[in-house]
Amino acid sequence: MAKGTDDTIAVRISKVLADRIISGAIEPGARLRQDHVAEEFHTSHVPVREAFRRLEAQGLAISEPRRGVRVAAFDLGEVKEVAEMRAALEVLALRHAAPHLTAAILDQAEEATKAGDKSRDVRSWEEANRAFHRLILAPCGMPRLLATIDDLHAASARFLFAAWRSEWETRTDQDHRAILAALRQGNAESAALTLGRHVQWIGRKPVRTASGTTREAFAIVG
Amino acid sequence: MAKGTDDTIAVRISKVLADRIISGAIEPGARLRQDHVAEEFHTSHVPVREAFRRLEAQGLAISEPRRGVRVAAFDLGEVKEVAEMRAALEVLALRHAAPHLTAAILDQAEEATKAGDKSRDVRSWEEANRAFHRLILAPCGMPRLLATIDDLHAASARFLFAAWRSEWETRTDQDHRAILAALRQGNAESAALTLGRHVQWIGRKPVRTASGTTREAFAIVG
DNA sequence: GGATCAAAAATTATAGATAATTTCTAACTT
DNA sequence: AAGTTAGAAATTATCTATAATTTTTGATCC
Repeated sequence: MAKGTDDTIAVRISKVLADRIISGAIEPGARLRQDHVAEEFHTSHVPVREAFRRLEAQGLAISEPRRGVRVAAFDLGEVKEVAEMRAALEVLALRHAAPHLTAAILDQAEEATKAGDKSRDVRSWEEANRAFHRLILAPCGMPRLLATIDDLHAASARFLFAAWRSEWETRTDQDHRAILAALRQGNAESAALTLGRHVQWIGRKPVRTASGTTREAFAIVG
Repeated sequence: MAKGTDDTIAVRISKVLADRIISGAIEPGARLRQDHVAEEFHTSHVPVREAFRRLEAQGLAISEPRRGVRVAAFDLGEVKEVAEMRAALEVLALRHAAPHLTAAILDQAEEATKAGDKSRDVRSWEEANRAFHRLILAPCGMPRLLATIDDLHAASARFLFAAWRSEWETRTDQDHRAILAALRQGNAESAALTLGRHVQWIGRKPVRTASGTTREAFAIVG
């Protein structure tokens, strides 16, 4: 995970905080207090404020004027929303990327899929999954589109980690293989349709809460 | 244009600067110098920096560490990219909004279309156009999607103003009327398809440059 | 005992000042 | 004359301090 040592302090802080929010280390709704963060990173609060603005732009935090910043909460509605946005935009990206996909790239994507199958924890599975999507979409050559998709991926990962916190079962990703097969045959349209369905598939499973009751947890698992 | 008097200073600054960038008052590639902006708004540079981060998130400015912030440049490729993203996302939004559209909303949208036809300058046409799109999309109830579409609209407006700077001819918007007619008949799918085409239609016209030569200018005119 | 209000503490937002980096200018060398 | 390099000016990034706002706490009143 590149630390980006030449980045500005604000960027470094925002990356660390983003990672914590995504992984669930900081709970949804929790307040982010600028002086505390500043103290932890041994800086003043000015770069911290800029880091907050960055998180806000990614949709990971929300700030109310004069009332501080909190980690963005989320419900089933937002999970669905992000899934549908990803589906729409990733399909668009894949349609543009398809003509530029080489055999080498597809091989790398297959490696990523295998790595996902082998992974024993959510975190490494998510990493492999994101690598797969990035590999097949990057050649579209549309930077703004890719940046937006990246932010949506971060949101997806958040939901995933929140749902699958402790327990995790390996699952082999049939969709990824179907997408790669279609792309290898030059059938971009079929690949795009499968990708759209794939991203919109929302996993749900019962989760035991602290109070002993069970509730349903949701996550985008594509 | 709501000034948002209860906003934070940073937000106020970012709104004014965004307006200038969109309208073309500040040229693409121009540097934004924080001390100058701070002086103009009679504040220190801390809120200015936060305003810059906000503009960056909207894609209106780009900042290089230790090298300051510049107004984002754009080329035909980016115009196309924004158009395609808008098409994909607005179609998605309309599909969700359609079941919640009332006759009253559609009437308001028709008013906006008429206002666009009557407008004598680009600026008021753009305002009417954005009102139309917002009216028919807002009922989708997907805040993140709507926020992203808003940012893309700002980018579209930028291209529009850059191309049509001085000259402008009124054009009656047949697409808007077709979309409204389909929605009134309950034919959401047809409306969505028309909207998708509508947004992707990129206007182009020859523009005389300062040096006397002519070049092609491009803009999203939906 | 619960609600209300006021003072105190904590926190956010802005201002002014300092250090570090980059860009600009211009002289100097080849 | 063109390119290079050193110094100066401008600009960015950060820190410390101050003002304004909100949340919390505690005491008072009903």
